[in-house]
Amino acid sequence: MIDYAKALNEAQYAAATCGDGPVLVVAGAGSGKTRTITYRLAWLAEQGVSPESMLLLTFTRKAAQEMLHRAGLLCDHALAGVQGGTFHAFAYGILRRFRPEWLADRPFTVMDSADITAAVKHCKEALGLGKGDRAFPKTQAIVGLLSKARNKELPLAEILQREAFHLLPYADGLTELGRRYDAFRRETGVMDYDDLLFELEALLRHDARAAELLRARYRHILVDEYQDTNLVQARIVRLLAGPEGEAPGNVMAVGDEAQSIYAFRGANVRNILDFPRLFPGARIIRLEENYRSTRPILAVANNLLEHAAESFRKTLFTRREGGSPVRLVTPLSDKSQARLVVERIRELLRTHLPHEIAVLFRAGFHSFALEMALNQAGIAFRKYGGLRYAEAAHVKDVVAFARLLLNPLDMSAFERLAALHEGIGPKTAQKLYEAAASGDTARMGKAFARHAAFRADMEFIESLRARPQAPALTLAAILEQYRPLLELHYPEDWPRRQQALEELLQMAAGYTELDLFLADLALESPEEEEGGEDRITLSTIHSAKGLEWNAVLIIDLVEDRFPSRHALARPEDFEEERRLMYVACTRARQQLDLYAPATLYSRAEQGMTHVNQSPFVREMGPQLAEQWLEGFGGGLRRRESGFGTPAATGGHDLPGGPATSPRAAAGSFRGKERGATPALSDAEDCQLPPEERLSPAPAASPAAPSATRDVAAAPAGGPRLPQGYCRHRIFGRGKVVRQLPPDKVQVNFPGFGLKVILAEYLLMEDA
DNA sequence: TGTTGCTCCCTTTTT
DNA sequence: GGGAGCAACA
Repeated sequence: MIDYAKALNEAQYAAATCGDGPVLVVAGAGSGKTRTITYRLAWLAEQGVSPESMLLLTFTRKAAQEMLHRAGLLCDHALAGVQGGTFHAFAYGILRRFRPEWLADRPFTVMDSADITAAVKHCKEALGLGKGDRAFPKTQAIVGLLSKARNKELPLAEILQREAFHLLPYADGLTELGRRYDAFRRETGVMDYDDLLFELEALLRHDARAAELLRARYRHILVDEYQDTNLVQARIVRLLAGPEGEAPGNVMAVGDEAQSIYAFRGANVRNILDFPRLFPGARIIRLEENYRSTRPILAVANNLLEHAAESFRKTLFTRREGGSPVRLVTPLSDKSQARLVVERIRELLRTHLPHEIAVLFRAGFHSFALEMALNQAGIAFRKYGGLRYAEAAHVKDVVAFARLLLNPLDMSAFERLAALHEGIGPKTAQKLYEAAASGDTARMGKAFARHAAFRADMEFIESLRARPQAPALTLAAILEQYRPLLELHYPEDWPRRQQALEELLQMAAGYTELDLFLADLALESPEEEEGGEDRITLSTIHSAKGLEWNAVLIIDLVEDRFPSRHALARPEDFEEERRLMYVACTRARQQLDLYAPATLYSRAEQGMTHVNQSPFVREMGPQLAEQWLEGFGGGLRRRESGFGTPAATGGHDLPGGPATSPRAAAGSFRGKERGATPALSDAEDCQLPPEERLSPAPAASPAAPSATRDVAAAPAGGPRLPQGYCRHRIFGRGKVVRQLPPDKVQVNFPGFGLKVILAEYLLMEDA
């Protein structure tokens, strides 16, 4: 028997051992939410509840497995049989068994984001929308708007009104397009992510027999991350818990409104606030003590919420003493940020295991520079978020074979395969599809006559369909058939891709049904198992939800990146970014490092562009974090607190302003180390000789081995200038236009024109 | 008419 | 690493 009272605090104990009826657990970050759910499962099992009647809806399958695993260890009962996973995956499983009527006997497949884009594009072209109109929204933008309208359950016009005012003139066309896309999915037997949820709701509402069966089966429903459910998800939970109008059964919802970060896809914080209304008689239990993070980390997190527009009246507290300070690091550029992060990770690896370290960022592509640096340094990592395995082109090709096998009407799969063959473009692919879908063999024969290779592929698929076998074997056969196409399309790196494809076989090994495997691949990309322990983690913050690490490094904390520039227009979007930052900080147990590079490489500007710190960093008082600046030599030096923080100066400006302090003047100016530099007047605009116009210059030219010299900083007042240079003071902010190896940059100062200056002379601090 | 190759652009977050 | 738009070719 487990001593629940001893293992849990009072609130946790109340939640884990509460009796029947609906319960809302409001659980602050790091307050032992997972622990509570784990003990809840064990407690239920101890009470004689059979695992099959427990349903654990979480944000990822991984989270569900983790909780089941831990609960299994606790109670010694194998909790095998507990259903767990995302709403979408759960919905798919149910819909496989209780199929919607409109499908009749046809098979159905789940679309991934690329399929959705392709389908919407197809519909757009079919309707002749936006032809020659450059202002017409791009397909991907349309996909986002359509999905948002469905998720928020609002008319498209209203979404446009709120979020894309400039597209209002297209409201009718886009609404029409939405209807066409709805019809398209039914015609071709596919469902998108939103369909899974709405079809499940429809089933629970309209199929009394199925609803009864499901309610009888799932007597205890636990929903994690409830703040990130949308309206239809909340209704699904409600319907599973019992018919509307009757007292709801056993539902435990766990969430934290301060961690709501999915409003963009229709998640509704109101679900938490409305829980007692939707589930009459609900009890509310609050978990407020933080067990995860040290005080300095909590201070930063609490500070974020204090500045929130809508106060959450939430302050995390901990009884833990001490803890090393949060560090705020200012690298000179995003490139040197990557280098500094690698160095820092090396340092952390001396005291932490790789899997206890994570680097978090706002968007998938923000980690590209870091990924390269880690590869060079030989540090293994795994990345979550951004482009996923199943979205790689070669994986999608192979999956298209399998999908066509299951569903001959799957148009995006068909057209994808067709277009792999030479001489088949979008138009021909479409004609071939129509011929194939018509079922008219004579028409097909004619259409395929000139495309023998593609025809062979189709016949191959038919032969596979004729003799069903284990998914892994089917995929192995497809891989073989696909091999020539792979080599044709990726001559430069097909071996790498081939290897990645072989992983697909490993993943499929445990499955007995091909459609289930494909759905899982689209809905929650399966983990590759091995090697997880000796890799550090790179993750988008969204994908880091619910996880924690000893040391967390957050990079690219600069304006336009974090908060995302898309979030600046509307206050509620900005607030979501703030909660995102809150989530990121509260992932850390012992060490939190914040990185805010002073410049970013920008292709549009053809060089390094100066950027301001993220407002989330600026609003932090200097006492909350130790400040570290990258010097010219690449090392870090400490900025004493009390010194003007970037918040006070409004960010780092380029040269201008008064001469600097003696302390700054003692900074490590090292321009003279590199020998004589040609005389250069900075008073006039410089005409660049043609051979110097190689923009953008690689940072790591032999003469400038350190990436930190991209844009180095030097105090304007102190050090002696190299011979031949004269000082020229320019007020205001400049933009680095291009680098001129080895040590100069071209800077555009509004009102002063282009200047070529020594890279070291970009003033970063004390402006 | 349709395919292919080129350039410019941009690149949020997820199921 | 694409998507979209444009121009050249079959």
